Amino acid sequence: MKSGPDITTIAALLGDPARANMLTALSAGQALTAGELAREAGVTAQTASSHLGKLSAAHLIEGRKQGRHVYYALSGPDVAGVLEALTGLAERTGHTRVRTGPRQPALRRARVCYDHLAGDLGVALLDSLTHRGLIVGAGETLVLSEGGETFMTALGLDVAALSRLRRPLCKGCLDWSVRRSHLAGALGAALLERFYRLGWAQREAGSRVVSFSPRGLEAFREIFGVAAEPEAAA
Amino acid sequence: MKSGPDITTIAALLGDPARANMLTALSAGQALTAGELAREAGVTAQTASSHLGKLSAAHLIEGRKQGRHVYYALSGPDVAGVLEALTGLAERTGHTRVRTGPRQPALRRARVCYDHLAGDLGVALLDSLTHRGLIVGAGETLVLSEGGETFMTALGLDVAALSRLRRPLCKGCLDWSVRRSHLAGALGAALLERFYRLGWAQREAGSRVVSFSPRGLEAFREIFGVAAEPEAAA
DNA sequence: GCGAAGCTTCGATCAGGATCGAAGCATGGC
DNA sequence: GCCATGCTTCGATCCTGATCGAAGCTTCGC
Repeated sequence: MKSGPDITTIAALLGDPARANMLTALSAGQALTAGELAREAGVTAQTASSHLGKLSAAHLIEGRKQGRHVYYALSGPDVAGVLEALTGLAERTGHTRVRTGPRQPALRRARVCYDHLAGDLGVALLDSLTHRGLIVGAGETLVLSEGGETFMTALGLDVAALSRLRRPLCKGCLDWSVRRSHLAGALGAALLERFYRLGWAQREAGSRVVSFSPRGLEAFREIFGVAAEPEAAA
Repeated sequence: MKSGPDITTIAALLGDPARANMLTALSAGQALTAGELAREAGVTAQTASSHLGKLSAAHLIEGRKQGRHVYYALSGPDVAGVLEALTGLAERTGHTRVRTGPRQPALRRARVCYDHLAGDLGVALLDSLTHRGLIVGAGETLVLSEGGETFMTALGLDVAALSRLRRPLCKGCLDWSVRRSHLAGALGAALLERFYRLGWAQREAGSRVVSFSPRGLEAFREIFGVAAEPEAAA
C-alpha cells in the first residue's frame, strides 16, 4: 500500500508485555543476561529466548555471548528514546497500570528485582546506607566501606564469602518506580535473603511483591531509618 | 506485572497495519471521516469501525459527529510525535516496506508533521534559526530569543498571541527522514500556515507532501539561507 | 571427563483478536 | 414518510503468536 519505514513490526514487538518489560529493563543502560531478562519479564527461559530472538532479528537489541551467558543490550539510545516517548504518551492518555490491580501499590512499595529488594523500601535502604557512609558511590558503581562491612557482619552476613563470588558485591540498579538506584549485586541479594530468614518479609506467591510483616517493617525502619524518606521528589 | 505508564496497550494498537495506516493518515493534521480512514487502511467499514473504537477508547484519537459523518483526528501532536520517532527507529533498523513510491523523494523534501513543516526544508529552517541565534536550545526544548521575536513579527506572526496558547511556543520534533530536529509547537504551526498564506507552498491532496512553488522556494531560501546546509552531519 | 548451569530449538496447545457478512441505528435528501 | 448513505453492533470464522514441556547444545566447575 504505502512505502517508507514500516512502524508496525516494531510497534507490534513493543506491544507484548514480556518484550516491553525486557526492553524497559534494558533501557537502564546496562546489559542483562537472557536469564535475568526472563525473570524481569516473568516468563520462562524458552519464552524469553523466543522474544529475544525476535527483538534481535529486528535489530532492536544486540546479544553478546560471554561464556555461558548471553548479554543483551539495546542496539542504540534511540530505542530507549522511543520507549520514553511512548511512556509519555501513555501517561497523558491515562494508560497507567496502577489502577488495574490492588497489588500495584504493594509492588511500588517493595518487590524483588531479580533477587534483591526494589521499590520504595529498596531505594530507602540504599539511601540509608549511603547516607551513613556504609556504602560509597553513586549510580551503578558502589563500594562497601569498612564501616559497612562491620555493619553487614553484625547483621549476620558473611561479607568475605560474598566477595569471593564472581558476581559484583555491590551494584546500583535503577528502580523503575522510584527512578533512583537501589542496591543490587551479591550484597543486595544476601540482604533480601537475610530479611526472609529473619521472618521480616516473604515473597507473595506468583508475584514480585515482597510483603513485610508488621514486626519486620518495624525492625527494618529501626535499622535503616526509612522514615527519613517521605514524598520528596517531584 | 509492573506499574507505571503502560506502553504495551498503545504499542499494540500501533502494531496493527490497519490502525497504523489510519494514524499515519491522521498525522497529516486534518480530520478524516471513518469511511475515508477505512479506505486509507484498506479494510471494510465494519473493521475500520472496530479499530476506530479501540483507538478512541485509548484516547489516541477523538471523533466528532457531524451530520451522518464522523470526523476523527489525533488527540494531540504528541501522537504524531510518537509516530515520527517510531518511523525513525524503523528506518535505522531497516524496516522499510519493499515497494517504494514515486512520491518518496518529495516526502523527504517537505511534508507536514501534524501541523508543522518536516523533512529537509523543515530541518533546514530550524538550523537556520538556531544558527542565527533566533532560536536557542537543542533537542526538544527550544526558546525563541528576543531577536527571534522581532524576526517572527517581521514575518507577520503575532508572537504574543501564540505565546498565550496552551501549547508550547517552540518545541523540537525529531525528523525521521533527516534524523535531526525540526521546529514544532505553536510557532512551527504558525510558520507553516504563514507559508501557505504567502502562496509559497501548498498541501498536495491526499498526501503529506508540501510542495513549494518555484517563487516560494526562492523566497524561502533567501530568508532562511537553506543552501548553507549541505550534507554535514555524520 | 562428568555433572550442572545457561541458553536455544522443537512441538503442541491455546487464547486473543483481526476480519468480514448481515443486521441494526442514526441522519439527510426528496 | 420513504429510501439511500454512513457508521456501528453482533456473530462466526480463522489465523497469528504467546506460552511452556521436553530435548539438544555449549560452557563452566571440579
